[in-house]
Amino acid sequence: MPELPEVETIRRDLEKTIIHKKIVKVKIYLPQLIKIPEVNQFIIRLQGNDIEEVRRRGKYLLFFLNTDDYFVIHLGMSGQLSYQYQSSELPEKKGKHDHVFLLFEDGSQLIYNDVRKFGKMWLLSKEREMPAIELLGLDPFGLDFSFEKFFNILRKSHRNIKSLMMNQRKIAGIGNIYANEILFIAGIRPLRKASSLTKKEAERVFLSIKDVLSSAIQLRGTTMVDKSYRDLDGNWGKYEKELLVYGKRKGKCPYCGQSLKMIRIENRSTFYCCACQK
DNA sequence: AAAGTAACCTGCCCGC
DNA sequence: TGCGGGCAGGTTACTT
Repeated sequence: MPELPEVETIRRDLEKTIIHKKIVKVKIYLPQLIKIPEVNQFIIRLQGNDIEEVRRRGKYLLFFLNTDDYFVIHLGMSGQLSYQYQSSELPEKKGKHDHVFLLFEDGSQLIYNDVRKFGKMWLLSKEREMPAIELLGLDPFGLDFSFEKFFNILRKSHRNIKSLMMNQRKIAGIGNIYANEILFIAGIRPLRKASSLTKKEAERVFLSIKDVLSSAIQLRGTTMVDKSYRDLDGNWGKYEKELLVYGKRKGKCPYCGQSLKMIRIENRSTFYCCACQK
């Protein structure tokens, strides 16, 4: 589910709520979620420590502790974090898909909920970068995300532009919804070979990436009708109203009125207008 | 070696 | 009303 704008929205909210709070208790009901280290070690190294900083890399959230450790969450397709301000001592009111509870000193708690269980968590020493994160490509909001670098990535690629944009090793954070929207606004067909884009076309894609992602962050992400994405307070993102093509089966192009095409690229639904996208 | 497919999961929607 | 198939915002491992 969550792509860069949703993860960034959650990160910003976490920054306002859990920073400098001491974790007094950790409860894990789904051990398979924890990839590194063993569940018991994971709990022991979290309990009694403060979260000092929350960062984002691509779709990963990184929580830096006051110790030598940091922990990492990837929300997968359906992972959600929610923050409960007032709560009882023990997090015993467990919903069906609540898998992890972090109880803070002030009685508030952070709950990880995940219907499909594709999410993952790690706890690592700060000296060690997580392999999956090390392999990530440029972050669209990183200082090093320049047009020159972007254009070079396109030129070296042998793949279509949509697959390239969704390849986390090239550009980190773009998923299926935003890839569709970005290409529509840039006027580029998703199946165009990335290396075939002219400099002007690449510039349009580059600018659309920044535009679409920052507008989506502004509106706190996209919650589709299935309502699976929520922010820390349980509220929906409001970018769905802005979507121009994604999810619009039998829809019309908002620019020219022609029927939108729906194809599959790497088994993901892909929407575009064959008149407006070249 | 790139590209396709299956796997990991649950829930919802649709057609029969 | 029920059942089967397809689909969902992601990633990885395995197969062609």
